Amino acid sequence: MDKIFKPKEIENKIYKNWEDQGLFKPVGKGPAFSMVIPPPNVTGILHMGHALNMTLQDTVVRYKRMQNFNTVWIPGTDHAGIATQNVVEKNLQQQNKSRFDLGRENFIDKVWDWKSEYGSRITSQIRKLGASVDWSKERFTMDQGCADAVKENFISLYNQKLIYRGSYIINWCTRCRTALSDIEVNHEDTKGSIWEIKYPYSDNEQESIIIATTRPETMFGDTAIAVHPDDHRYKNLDGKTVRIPCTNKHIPVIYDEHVDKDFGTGAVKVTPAHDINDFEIGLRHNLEQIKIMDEAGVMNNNVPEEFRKIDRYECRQKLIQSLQEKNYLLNTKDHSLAIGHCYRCNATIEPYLSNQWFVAMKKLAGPAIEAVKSHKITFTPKRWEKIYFDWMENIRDWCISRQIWWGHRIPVWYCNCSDEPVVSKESPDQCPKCQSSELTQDKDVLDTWFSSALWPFSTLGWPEQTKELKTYYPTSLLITAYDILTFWVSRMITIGLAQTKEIPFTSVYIHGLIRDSSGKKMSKSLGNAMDPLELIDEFGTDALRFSLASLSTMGGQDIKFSTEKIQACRNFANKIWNVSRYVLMILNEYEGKIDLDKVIIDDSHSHKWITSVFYSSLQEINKHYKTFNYALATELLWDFIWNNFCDWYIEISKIDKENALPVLVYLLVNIIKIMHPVMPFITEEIWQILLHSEKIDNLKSDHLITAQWPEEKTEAIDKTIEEEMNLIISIIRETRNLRKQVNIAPSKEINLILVASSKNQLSVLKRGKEYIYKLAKINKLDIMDRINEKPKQSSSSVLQNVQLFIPLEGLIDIKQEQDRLKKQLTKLEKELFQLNKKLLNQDFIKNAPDSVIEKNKNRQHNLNADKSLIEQQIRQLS
RNA sequence: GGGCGGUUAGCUCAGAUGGUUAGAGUGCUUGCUUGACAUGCAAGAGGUCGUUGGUUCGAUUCCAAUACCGCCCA
Repeated sequence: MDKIFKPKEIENKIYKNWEDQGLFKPVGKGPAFSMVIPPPNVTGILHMGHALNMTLQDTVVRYKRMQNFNTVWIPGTDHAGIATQNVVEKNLQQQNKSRFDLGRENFIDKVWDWKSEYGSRITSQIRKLGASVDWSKERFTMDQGCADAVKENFISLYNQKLIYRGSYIINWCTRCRTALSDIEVNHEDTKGSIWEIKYPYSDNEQESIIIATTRPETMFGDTAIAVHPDDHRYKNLDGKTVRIPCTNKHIPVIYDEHVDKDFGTGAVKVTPAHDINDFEIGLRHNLEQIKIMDEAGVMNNNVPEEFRKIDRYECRQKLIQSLQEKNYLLNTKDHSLAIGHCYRCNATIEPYLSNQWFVAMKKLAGPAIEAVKSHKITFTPKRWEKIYFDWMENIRDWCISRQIWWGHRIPVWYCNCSDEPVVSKESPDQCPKCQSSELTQDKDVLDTWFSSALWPFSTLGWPEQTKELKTYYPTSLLITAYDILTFWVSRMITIGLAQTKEIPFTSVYIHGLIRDSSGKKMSKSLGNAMDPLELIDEFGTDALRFSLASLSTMGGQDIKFSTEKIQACRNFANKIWNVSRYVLMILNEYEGKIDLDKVIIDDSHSHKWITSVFYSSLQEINKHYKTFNYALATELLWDFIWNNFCDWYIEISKIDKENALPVLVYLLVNIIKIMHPVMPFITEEIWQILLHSEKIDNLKSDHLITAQWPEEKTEAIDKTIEEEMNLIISIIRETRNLRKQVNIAPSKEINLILVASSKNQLSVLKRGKEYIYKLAKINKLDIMDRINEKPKQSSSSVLQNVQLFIPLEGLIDIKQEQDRLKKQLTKLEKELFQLNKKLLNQDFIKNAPDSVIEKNKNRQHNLNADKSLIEQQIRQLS
């Protein structure tokens, strides 16, 4: 074994072996445990978010697999409609071509080419993370099975009248040229203006009504001016009309209660085809809907000639100038407003009137809310339930049609004979009404999330009632980041319940996002993105995984990541490597064999102690895994392995290696077992080395990945022994501290006198004698329960009522010793003062639980004893 | 405007159904080739737990208000 652990040399080999041996397939005989991965974009690349998400999932999956669950974790990728189409379009652009030059079919072929070229990139990157997904079950949201599921879902919802087509205001991205659902729009507060514009009365051009607007360029689509019925400024305008400035068009003034009296002048223009609120006013008042721009945001023929064929923002500038020149513009005020941007390309969104397909979410939301309310589905952390309820209770219909080409084409055909669409899984030969064969399919494709919503069951074969579906559905757990709670989680629950009549998963764990070390979101444009593959290359996958897991705290906060963190974890991996190397070295010198089934933890204090700490830790680790508390689980692993096993037990074991060896091996085996879920590679590598050592019997599994998780052993936990050992450790520490204070070289052996305060303490110290000799570098150690003649010149201290003396004739600086002891005394007195006060308080004695009172009394007693011993020592010095 | 989260050691963060000597990693100081590990070992310094009130025998922990930071929704 190398002195330094070199992850690069083993990771690929080990992963390939696991995969080749079929070890990611369900092998456990116990109850089912199933998960699906949140499918990444098929042509995307791995980022830190994936690394975190996959680490957390894989840790659970490996943990469950080692506990003999019938474990399956299904991988796959998402076709990511708009994103993928954008990438391919950009690529075409470099050849000065657009998708329209190619035509629909050729373009889609190009995207498939792109997918086959880059589709395996992300999956090979997932392999680098060590994810133990069952690749034999890998799915893609556009493969045959998923496509069937999508059609089935669409048709079934359509037949239940839960999918409908209608002309509504939707969010339109003029760059992607498609509709977007509400959550695909990011709102950004932006500084804009309010323009106050005069609309002259038709019957009296000298007078006008002044409206306030943030979007003057839409005025050519105005079909009314609206005021609040209670607004005293605008009484008696019934039946009046006004003229739209710069045109000869006249529009009525209407009263509507939804007008905000306090906005601007209290009078607003109504543009039903270009604003969501105006659209609704328009419906209430039967107003005409006039579109004034095309799909690219360019002004169309419904505007005066001079404003045609220019972009809407250019039109705005031009119009304002014109209004000003013609004296229609009264005022311009600064105003900040939220402007929508496309979540994919960040272009400004237009509210736009168009024919789209919708899912009637309100009708579906009920059971989805109920499933979480009744805790059939649990969210961790719980606070996300609130966000979920808020979203679901105010749900709006989901616009699912997208005017792009890459995706699941809507399974709907139209015939000239009627407006009624023909909805069908297969392409129909003829119109069921007029038998015409002239049918045209709907041009649009479905929102990508429409297929992702089916992921937990489409991957298991739905709508077929497969064996997999029966065994693994509902899935056990979903792990995802909070940013797709509404996009994905809520829709899986809604559609899952609608289609399978069952919840898609019983538990959802929601984690945070990875940010850079200063808390900024990682992004390519900011240049602060970290590449997980580079980190793996430099530090190893195990270190990356451990660092991400240890940063995943209960609250699911966002994680500030930095290389210092992963470096510490790399060091930890190296520590595990080296302690294994050490144990193996001792093992190789050993003549016999270690049978793991026959390791007996003998009465030796250290053996009992370290075993007890191991099983205490195991208990806690199990508890934390159950509650998804990765940070605490990894902290315990670190603490046990490094601070207890390596720093203390290994050092103690050097006193009597022969006797300690079985315990060393036994614990090493268990350590790499409990480390495996978080650090799968290094632990499997060590397992393989142990397996081939031929000095160990009964490892029982050819691979650690499928080895058995250690059973909890409460009978091995002995809190008394743990306390006794802690006393000895404290004595050793204090001795080292004293040595350092008086500048004794670490290599120099010293004499030490320990005076116990009780018979019991005496025997504890005597049992730990060898450890103190060895670890505190003692030449002569005297342990007694009373001392008649104290060494005249010595460095001394008191610890848990034990007195320590290091005789150092001629080497003591009396003043310095006194100062140190006095400082210790002051600290004691301070604490004692508080304690005394507390124990004299009758209310405390009356109200506090007995255990607390007793604890405080004990402490008081011990501190008093320490105090008088220190006072004695100070007196002896003078 | 509505909602959520955060504020604890220089930095990054844990933590407790209210009673602990408030922890870890990292950084810092000092000293070390100790039969694995300098990606290491040993010792140490470092905190009035954002502010103000309230509840309580007791609050860093619960409640309220407030300030600042971040996110989501409209």
